[in-house]
Amino acid sequence: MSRAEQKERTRRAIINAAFSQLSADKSFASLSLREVAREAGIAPTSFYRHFADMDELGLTLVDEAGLMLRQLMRQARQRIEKNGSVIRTSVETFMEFVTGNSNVFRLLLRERSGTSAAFRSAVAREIQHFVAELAEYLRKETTCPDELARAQAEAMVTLVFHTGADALDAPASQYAYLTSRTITQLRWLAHGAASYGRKPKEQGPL
Amino acid sequence: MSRAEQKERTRRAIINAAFSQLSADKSFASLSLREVAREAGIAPTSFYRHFADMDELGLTLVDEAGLMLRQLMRQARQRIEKNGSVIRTSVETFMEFVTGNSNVFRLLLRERSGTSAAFRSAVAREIQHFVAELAEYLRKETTCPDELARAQAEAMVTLVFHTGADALDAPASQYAYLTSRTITQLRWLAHGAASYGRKPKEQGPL
DNA sequence: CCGTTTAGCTTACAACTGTTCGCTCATTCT
DNA sequence: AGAATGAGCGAACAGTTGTAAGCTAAACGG
Repeated sequence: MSRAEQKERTRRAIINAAFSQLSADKSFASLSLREVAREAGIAPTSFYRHFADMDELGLTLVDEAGLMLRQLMRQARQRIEKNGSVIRTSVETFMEFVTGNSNVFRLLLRERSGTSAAFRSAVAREIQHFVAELAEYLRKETTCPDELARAQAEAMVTLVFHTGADALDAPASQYAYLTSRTITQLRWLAHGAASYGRKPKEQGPL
Repeated sequence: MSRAEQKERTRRAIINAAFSQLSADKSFASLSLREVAREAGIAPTSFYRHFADMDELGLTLVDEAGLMLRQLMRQARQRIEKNGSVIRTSVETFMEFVTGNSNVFRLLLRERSGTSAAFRSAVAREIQHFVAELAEYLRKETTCPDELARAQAEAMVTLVFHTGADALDAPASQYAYLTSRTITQLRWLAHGAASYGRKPKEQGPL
């Protein structure tokens, strides 16, 4: 086996070990270099042949997680073309991602407000992809001015993302409810932005 | 000094030490019993005279943070009565809380998706107070049916809460923008729910 | 084919961590 | 006054952590 090939192989072993140790009760911050190395089948010190420190590993994990998110978006687009309902399809696709890759989603969720500024901005960047893409769609499909399209997209992504977080702790029987509730909330946003967007002045008690 | 009084005093010293060590780069999980004890001015072993372990301390901190949140709600209500605009006043009050007690807010934000199920549900409970109170207000002020009022309140709290999270990493110059954007988003929700709530069927590409 | 490169190893160290045990001594209770 | 309680302490233990130094051996480049 080629040398570079073997190196890449144990690099992947490290990454996979790290992902597999993430769970509901174990965040990236609570991983230890030694434990990861153990599961990857290498000596602790060999870790340094691949990453300068745990932070570098963490940023790699965030990048990979972001990659999965983008694949998800592509998949959602395909389903939308067949299905028609943008909101319903998007929310359902996202919920499937959350429940099917809960550890990956947890990584993004936690590091978004974690203790490393580098991690936080890396996650924020990945989420911005979502927002930008959705905002562009809204600009095309509606008559929304640019700035409002972005604000609307931000709100939608925030709602979907954090309903996903709720789903992590909810029993599976709640998924359907959470999904349909989120769909309703996004429709409210879309509807409100469409009819209210051009007169954002205060009126009434709200 | 009375014995009970002295005990309460060092208990507070522990709690204060813990709060003061929380920061952008230090989460509760990364606090150490010994460091907290050091700052509180007691021996590490004396910690156990007040808390069974760090988790018990953590739950206490979450409770105190929840208390501050409720005081905040009370304060917001008073300001609303004078000011009139519910949404604007609520958002502004909350943003003041976030920027003025950022470590307290960070605790709630992080433990909401942290590694301890007990912490997660403790934080979730505190947030539910917000939601329940807002939902009741919506039921009174609007013609919304109960279930929709709750969904609307959940969406609003989620948006405000996580815009607060964004504010933590944003420069102070962005606060005004974040505040007004959130106000707009909440108005969209209110408006959309009011006019769209009674016919939640799919229509159009959204 | 021989010298260089390098992934991976073993050993070792210093710095923490949480927690147990037994003691002191001021406050409290009887 | 005398006994009991309990907050606080120091020493010690067993476990973990990250990381440095130096070696081996296999793949590589000339």
